Amino acid sequence: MTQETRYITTPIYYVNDKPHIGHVYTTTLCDVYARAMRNFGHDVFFLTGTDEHGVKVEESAQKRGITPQALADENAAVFQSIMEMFSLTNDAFIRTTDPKHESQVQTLVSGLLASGDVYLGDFEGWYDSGQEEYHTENSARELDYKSPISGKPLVRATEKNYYFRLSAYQKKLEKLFADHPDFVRPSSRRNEVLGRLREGLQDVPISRTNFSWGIPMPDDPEHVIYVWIDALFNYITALDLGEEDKTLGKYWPANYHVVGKEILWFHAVIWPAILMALDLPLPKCIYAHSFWISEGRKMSKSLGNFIDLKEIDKYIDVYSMDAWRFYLVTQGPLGATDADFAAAKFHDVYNAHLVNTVGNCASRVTAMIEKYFDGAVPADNGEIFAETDWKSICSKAAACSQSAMETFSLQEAVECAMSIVRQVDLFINTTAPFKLAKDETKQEELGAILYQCIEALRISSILLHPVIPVKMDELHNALNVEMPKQNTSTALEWGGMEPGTTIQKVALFPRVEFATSE
RNA sequence: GGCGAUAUAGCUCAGUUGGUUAGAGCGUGGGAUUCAUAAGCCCGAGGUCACAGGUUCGAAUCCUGUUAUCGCUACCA
Repeated sequence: MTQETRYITTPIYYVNDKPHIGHVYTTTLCDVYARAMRNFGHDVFFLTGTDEHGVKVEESAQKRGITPQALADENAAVFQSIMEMFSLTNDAFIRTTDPKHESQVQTLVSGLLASGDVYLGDFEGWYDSGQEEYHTENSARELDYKSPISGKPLVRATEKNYYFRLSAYQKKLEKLFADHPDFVRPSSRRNEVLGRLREGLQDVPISRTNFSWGIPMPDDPEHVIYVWIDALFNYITALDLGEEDKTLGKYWPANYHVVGKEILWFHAVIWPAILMALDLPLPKCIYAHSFWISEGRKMSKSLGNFIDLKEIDKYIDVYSMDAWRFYLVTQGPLGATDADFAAAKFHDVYNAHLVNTVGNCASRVTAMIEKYFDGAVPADNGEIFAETDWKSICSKAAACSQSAMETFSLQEAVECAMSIVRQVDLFINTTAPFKLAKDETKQEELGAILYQCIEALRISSILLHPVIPVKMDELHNALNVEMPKQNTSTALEWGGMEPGTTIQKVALFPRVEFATSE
């Protein structure tokens, strides 16, 4: 049986931006998926990287008196360091200034020129000479045909641009959306795209002439390829689809392009059209998550309330890396609405789910085994107590968690795993092993109950591992078991815990004081 | 302005094709326990389902209007 592949991507991050919770969030979602898929035995490629061209980078570099490449190198390094900092397990990190990327983009665009999907045309718009930028008819009207910065009148101007023949793909895109209802998720985002699709598509310019920091158009270096087009290609140039040797091509098409809602249009409409033009398979799903807001307020430069790396560090210091990941994944804006990042909520979630549920359950079970069996895992006698058929419960939870992961329903996947832990708590209350411990004649029953508890806990820990890897490794250490390297399917089967194994009592998530001020 | 969506318990949200006392998690009040990180378990309180009409034997669920909030409206990532 050949191994199934899974390819997941984040957008590539613009080097002109400072990293913040949004970047970390998107990448963490992908990381959880990638880890889970590896656990389920798939051959995974998880891609992230940086978008380094464009007028903004050129300008910022100029201001600092350095070359755009130097600026890009510097900031790409910052983004790259995030991957290590947050234990993000990306398989590659692509940069749009990689010569390999640049040459492939030119090859691919040449192909589009040859097929007629890209052509040289006239661009006409309202030009703001002060800002050196164009406004569309609509936006110019809203601005009353005056520059928003200088107040000077906008002038009608034309310039030559290369266009992508997007309009030719209207029908094909409509069919794509009709045939694959899950192409864009969540569904409310899909509706937005459909709404705009109904308004009709126009060809889009894909080149610029007013700056030079970009990939030159093939045979026409006056024009640079517009950053967006350049950036979208990263998903396939990272797999060498524009090269002769396409070994990595086995990962294409992507299972998920995870993006923020602001860049959905490019991914849901322009990108598939380009791929159609290149005669390449389309990604399975564009998943557009929403935004984080901070303490109930939109994050903005003017408010200065971005959750930046410094702020994130504070949470990790106090609550641990896993607590951070858990909060992002379970409370984040995976759906259509924005989610609030609030200190008090973070604290509550940490207590309710990690301290009181996962941590406490692991603690009470390991404590009893230590106390009643000197830390040696007792044997199961196969008996079913309190009508709790653990073998069936765990296999159902594992199946539920796995299928939720496959469909990128991360919160549901976590809930499935957590349900095991909750049932262990309930089971302990119902069977009261601590009472049996006082009865010499009930030792076998006591042992069986505790075996079932620790074994259920072990299975849940494998399912939770993609989200809280550090703490689950810590638990595995205490349980003297190992996280399977590749495929967890065997490890998820009931009975993996060897009776007689020496284990230790654990306190995974320490209770912490809630600090109101920062 | 145009297109689209949402308004349900203190908070975050579920409520399938209209049908008996509207649900979950968190928070909150009470209780029985003690293995455990004052955690876990049980019980309870709490909603005129935005507002006003309409259709129907019957509407949170369908229709109309009002109000509020939000998203999209394509060349800044």
